[in-house]
Amino acid sequence: MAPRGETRERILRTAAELFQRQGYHGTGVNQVLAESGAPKGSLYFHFPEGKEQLASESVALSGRTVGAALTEAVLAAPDGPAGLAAIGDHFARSLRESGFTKGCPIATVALETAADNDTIQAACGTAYDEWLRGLRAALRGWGVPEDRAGPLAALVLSSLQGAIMLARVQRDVSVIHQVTRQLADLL
Amino acid sequence: MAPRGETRERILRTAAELFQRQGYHGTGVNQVLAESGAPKGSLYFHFPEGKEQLASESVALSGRTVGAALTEAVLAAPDGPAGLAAIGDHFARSLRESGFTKGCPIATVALETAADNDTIQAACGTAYDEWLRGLRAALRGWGVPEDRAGPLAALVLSSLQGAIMLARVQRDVSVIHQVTRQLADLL
DNA sequence: GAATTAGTAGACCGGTCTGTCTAGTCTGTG
DNA sequence: CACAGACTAGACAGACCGGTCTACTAATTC
Repeated sequence: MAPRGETRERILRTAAELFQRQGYHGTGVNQVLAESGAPKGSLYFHFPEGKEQLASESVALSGRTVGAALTEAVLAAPDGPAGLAAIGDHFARSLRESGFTKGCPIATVALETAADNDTIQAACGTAYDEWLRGLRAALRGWGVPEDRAGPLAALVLSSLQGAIMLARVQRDVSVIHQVTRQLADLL
Repeated sequence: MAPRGETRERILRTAAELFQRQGYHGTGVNQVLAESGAPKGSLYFHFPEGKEQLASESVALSGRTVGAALTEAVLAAPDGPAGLAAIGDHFARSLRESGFTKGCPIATVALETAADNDTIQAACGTAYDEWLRGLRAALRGWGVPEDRAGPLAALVLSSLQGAIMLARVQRDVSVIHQVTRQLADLL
């Protein structure tokens, strides 16, 4: 038997990746189980509320993971333009390396469930709020005035999200760099 | 019996709306049939390739519909900032009036099918390309230099797409206006 | 070492999925 | 009127869906 708590994590990580690639309705719990190697009983033991809980926690996990990676990239950057470029590079690399199957880990699920599932939607909202807070802090650190940091963070997050989606559809990351370069000019 | 050709259109329009709200995998053909009042035989007569064809044509239809609405809004605007505001208003109104269930009619399907369905993905790519062309033309009309119009159109489309998604998740359209206002400042 | 708890294992269930098939009905044409 | 093609109509099929259930095994506690 696998060590305590390991199965839960394996299920969750597998689910997060599948939801990122295929979305909520495109991913079946049976597929999550097959790829993680866990039996069905374990899933409903660790996630008694089923697929909905699995998706909510996957979104939260992805949000934290990406948030941490972005924070790291931002802290390592000497100035704003470099920081924006680093963020863009992060997503561009993820897209390229996955054959354009791994874009934003939250967007697909967020759009699919926005109309009919408050629980998952709330998890998506929380994740985006955290990213926004991180971005605001980074912008202030780069010398953006207090009252401009909020709207600018929203613009940066919006355009990045849109660019990641367009890049995925066009199978070409150049739109991401195009966008981050223009955002850098704004700083 | 319904007049010739009417059933096909009714199915298509119903499908387009359901795909917009619920995405590809979240929408069943049975639901499309129930809401359009058509029998199953008619669907597979008019769309012999089934759900995939239905989605491709729905995306194309939505692309043309929204594209036309945007062109109209743009042509009616006296200058760039007003045009951007009009575009933002269009999506913001659609979101508000539908209780935040109708965002971009293409984005959800595009993200869901990007990884595993080339046909639908190509239809999404075509629709976005048309929007981009329209935006480029509008920007040039507003006095943006030739070499800046391309990247700027990409930035406008990206940030709009992202803003529509964020607005849907947060159930608040203000991010859309925040974004269009900052884009207007760029012109 | 017995009892208890935590977790694994997968057969099974009702329902829903997309898609097929046959039968029937309408409409335009000679 | 007869006929042909266009279209409607929905029963049906097989696969798969999320979720439940019982049986089991490993680890912990007394």
